[in-house]
Amino acid sequence: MRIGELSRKTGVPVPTIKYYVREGLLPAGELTSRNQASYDETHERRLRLIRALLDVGGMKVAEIADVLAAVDDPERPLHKVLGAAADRMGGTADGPDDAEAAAARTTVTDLISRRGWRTHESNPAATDLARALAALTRLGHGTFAELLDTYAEAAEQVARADLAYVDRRVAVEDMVEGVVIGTVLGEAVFSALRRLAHVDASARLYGAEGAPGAEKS
Amino acid sequence: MRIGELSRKTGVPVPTIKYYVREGLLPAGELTSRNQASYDETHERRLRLIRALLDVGGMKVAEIADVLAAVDDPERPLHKVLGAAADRMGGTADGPDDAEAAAARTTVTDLISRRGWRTHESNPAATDLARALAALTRLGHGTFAELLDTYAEAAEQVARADLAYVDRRVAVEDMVEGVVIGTVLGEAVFSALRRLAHVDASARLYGAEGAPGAEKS
DNA sequence: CCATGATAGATAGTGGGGCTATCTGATAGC
DNA sequence: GCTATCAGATAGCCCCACTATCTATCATGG
Repeated sequence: MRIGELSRKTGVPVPTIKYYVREGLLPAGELTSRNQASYDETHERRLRLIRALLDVGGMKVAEIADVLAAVDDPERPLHKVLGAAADRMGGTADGPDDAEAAAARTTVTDLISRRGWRTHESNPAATDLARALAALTRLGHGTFAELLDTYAEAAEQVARADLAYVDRRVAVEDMVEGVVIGTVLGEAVFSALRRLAHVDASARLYGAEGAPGAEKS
Repeated sequence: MRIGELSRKTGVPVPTIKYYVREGLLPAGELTSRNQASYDETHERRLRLIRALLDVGGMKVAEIADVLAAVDDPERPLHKVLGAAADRMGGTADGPDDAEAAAARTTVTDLISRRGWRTHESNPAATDLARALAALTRLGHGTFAELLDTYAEAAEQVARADLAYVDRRVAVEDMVEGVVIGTVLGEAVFSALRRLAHVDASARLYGAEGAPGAEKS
């Protein structure tokens, strides 16, 4: 198909498609002449993936380029893809390197060993976690750390389900992409579920229809 | 204290503090003369909250302004604050209104009634969830929906812990802010934990050889 | 009492990100 | 031939989170 049809099928404007090609998110169409190229279903699928990662996953174009480069790498070390997909969170800001930060790192190390997780504190996710905990402490919510084990248990539950899902995918080439989709879109799914569950829990705890608080006034 | 000291204590540049005041994130200092204003600990605390919401929570300045306006509202309907804090996810993009979108909305409605959640599908989170599920389906991962109940269970677990935490806060004025902090930073915490758990689950499933290198990069 | 430096407030500019518009040839397909 | 479309390249646009600059006004120490 030509670029116009690709655009119509996916709802992505032609100039935007060209932009994605320039940025390395989408392979160029196969040139059939100096000014004609043909695109196939792989382009269509890739384009949909890009939009999902952008719109639902909230990823940046440059991050998507990294992840897709990893996906397309024939060597495809699964953990590198996962890393590229996950590292997107890592705020570039390093924050202050104070007492709270040190305490938070210790908390993370303790958690990892307590749960017997086969990961290391050098994992970017561990850094992100420590940063979040440090921020919490600086805001006077250091006791939030008491919830860590509950959170960790829920995270394990979700991670087990994710991995089981990916594992049951037949084709390996689908698996790599499935990891990316599961990691990124799964986060959006869980985030929405958490917000829904908040409303429900709030309704149960405070009785009223999703409207607790305000009892004060 | 004067603005310079506030800046030094929080690490936020003076022009940035002025910018936050302009944008309504931070109340102006109390003028002691035409060109002097004094700031106190509430400003310091608010400034730290802003930076946490920005850097760790990934919120936009305008979103933070909405949330903080709700926090400062004496009427403080807690659910409105929560709404302001949660609605930040809702992509402005509405996406195609096709068969996948309709099916996804049905899936969400079913899930809500199946779990007996006291919320309504008009909740923005429900819309976000439907959008994520529709994107998954369009990517050929409609079966991901099989994980929904596992995800929902984990979300309930987390939500119960969150609410219990907030409820045990003594002062009500801290409670409202606590909800915001818990909702936004809690998401960052869970996200990091999920990524750590992914690495662990991956190591367990594929053996120490396949994935543990994931910590490297 | 004056010099120095910080400050309030206002306006303009900056750099990154994600497109979008326009232009130049060169085809495709009728 | 004639018109619509296309590849490729360049330039521009809008949003966002700051950041720089400028003026007038004080605070303070010598």
